Amino acid sequence: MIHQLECPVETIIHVLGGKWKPMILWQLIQSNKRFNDLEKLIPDVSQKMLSQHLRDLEREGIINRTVYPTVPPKVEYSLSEYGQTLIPVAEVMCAWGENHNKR
Amino acid sequence: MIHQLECPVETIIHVLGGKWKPMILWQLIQSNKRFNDLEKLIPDVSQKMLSQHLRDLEREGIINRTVYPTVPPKVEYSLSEYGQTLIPVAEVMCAWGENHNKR
DNA sequence: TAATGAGCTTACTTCAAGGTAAGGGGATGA
DNA sequence: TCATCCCCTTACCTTGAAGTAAGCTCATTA
Repeated sequence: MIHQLECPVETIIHVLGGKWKPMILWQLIQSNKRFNDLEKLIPDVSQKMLSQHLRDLEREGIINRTVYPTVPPKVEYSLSEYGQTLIPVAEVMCAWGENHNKR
Repeated sequence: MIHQLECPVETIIHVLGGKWKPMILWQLIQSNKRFNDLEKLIPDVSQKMLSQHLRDLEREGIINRTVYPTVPPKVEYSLSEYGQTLIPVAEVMCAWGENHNKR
């Protein structure tokens, strides 16, 4: 429902608004991924931006970061339970975006 | 459906991603508005950004711009028929954003 | 005569997002 | 002993989005 002056549409745009965040999210919706995996799957992202965006998404509670104290260290990122609630929203946004791109 | 490498989530974020665009859209969903109305309803927006974002939204086909050749000129902005398709999407985004803000 | 009002546009400045490149920690393999 | 691997972090620079302020058009009003 849209009923405030500060429309919460801005909230979700802020949460997903980084240059690589939709892509990261999409990858993690498919399956859990390690840092290195994401680097390969998103070829143009820099390490800096990848880790920064991952930290942002973690801070928002959307993804989980699991560190396995192996050597060399292994860090796995996954969609949190809360992050799952984004999936239907992302699908609606995607559907509109897809249609829009056809015009 | 999420099924491309270039996720169209980015599209809608791009379309709505200007600082004032969600707010402008929200106002035009309520009712048609003139430039001056929007300036008053969105107190912190500058004229430059308002006209720029309005032009962006018009170029995307989301809003209509109607000029009445009176003196002084009157320009009315309204949601286009295509823009109406954004309403349900915006509502879903809003609902998620609202819930997210509670955390 | 000058000011007003609506709806902009233009020139200049500021600031944050993002890019580039280098380094670091710490156990392991050669 | 040196390099390697993974997952970052830091310092520095570039770019583009947004803010500020001024001006413009043209008929009406004071």
